[in-house]
Amino acid sequence: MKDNHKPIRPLLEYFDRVISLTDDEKELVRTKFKPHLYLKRQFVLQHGNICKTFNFVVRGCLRLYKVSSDGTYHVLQFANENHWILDLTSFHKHKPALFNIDALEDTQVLRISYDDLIDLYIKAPKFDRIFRVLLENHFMQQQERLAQLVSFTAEERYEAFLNTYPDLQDRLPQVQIAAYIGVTPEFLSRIRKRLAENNG
Amino acid sequence: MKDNHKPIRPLLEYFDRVISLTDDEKELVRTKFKPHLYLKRQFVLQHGNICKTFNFVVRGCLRLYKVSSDGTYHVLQFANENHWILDLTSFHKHKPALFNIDALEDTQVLRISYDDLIDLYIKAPKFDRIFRVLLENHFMQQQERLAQLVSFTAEERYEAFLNTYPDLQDRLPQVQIAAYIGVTPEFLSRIRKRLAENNG
DNA sequence: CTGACATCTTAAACCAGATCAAGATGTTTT
DNA sequence: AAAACATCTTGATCTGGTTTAAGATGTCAG
Repeated sequence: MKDNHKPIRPLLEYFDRVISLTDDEKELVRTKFKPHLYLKRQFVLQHGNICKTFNFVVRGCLRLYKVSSDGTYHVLQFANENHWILDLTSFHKHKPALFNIDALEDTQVLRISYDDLIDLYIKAPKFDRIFRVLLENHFMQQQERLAQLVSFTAEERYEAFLNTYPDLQDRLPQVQIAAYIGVTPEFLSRIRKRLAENNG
Repeated sequence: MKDNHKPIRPLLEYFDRVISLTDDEKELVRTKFKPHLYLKRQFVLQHGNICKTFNFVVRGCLRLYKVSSDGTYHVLQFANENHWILDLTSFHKHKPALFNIDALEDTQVLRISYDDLIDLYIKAPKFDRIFRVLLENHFMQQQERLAQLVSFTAEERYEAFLNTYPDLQDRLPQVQIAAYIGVTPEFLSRIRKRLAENNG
């Protein structure tokens, strides 16, 4: 048997860190969030489909990315342990997603459907506040990334990536990191060489 | 007397479009949100200070921007009529702001302080939901912008600006638009020339 | 009316990062 | 263990956009 027994615990701890939950609220979380295992390279969401779940990563790593008209792709966000990932626009407006989400490693997630989330808000309004705080945090991270994208050089963006995702440096192939900082893998290779020379 | 009598109305209408408010809740909004007029070029927030208010633009236009180490600046967001603007990270974490906000025109805003907003959430939990929805919308817009920044050419980003802010094309000098799409004013001049030639 | 300053355009030289191409090393499949 | 494929590096050439500089036009305070 896989080690997906009690994958709910990290999520309860995550919520508890925002506002402590009652036993009833914990039980509600247990019934509403369903565990699911995605294998490496498997899609969580494919561009053009509706994003049906709000996903919490328990173990592994997912990426949210966009494929441009010229075939190049750009990673907007990684989500490893204890992070959330979804196409929020598609999820809330029930519109076809502009983005893809897939697994870079075998990944255990806890996911909640739109209807269950709305029901959760109704049954326990505390989750309105929890998800408000969650969205605030998500927004802040994204605003920082936006600021970095417009004002940093490629080298600075690589260093920012190392700060934001210290765990992922050794877990991801550099083509993924390049797609995140917005350069070609060839150029990232040069950046790394330059940094190694300056620090060695 | 200036026409800032009853500037509260657009805000009440904005909230009402999310969830309809009771008379008590409307009264609460009236007491918590304070009108304020910023003159053109006046700062709403200066980098290094704490962002103390959550701001709703009734009339006029503000911009949120970052000054880089090399002195160049980059506009992350404009806010004209019926839009929100603040440095969310500074506001929520009480940390020095990374961004500046200032007025591109004389601008009438309605603003609420951090303490008043927290009090509003306590007195009327409906605002937890309203601000959750508001943050969702803000987040979606920003995610779209992020996707455009990484995957569009300068020309495409200019066209996206025209779609996002149809009103602002004629209200803003092109140096502001250039700082938003992430090019020099000189290059924007060429883009416009190229577009005019292809459509004329 | 005039000087000072902002706004926009055009051109020439330049640069960060892309593209194309090739080879080296590692990993998976059969 | 070979074949097939992914990953990373390095070099040569090219390009989208910057920089610097200059001039044209507009606008506003005194």
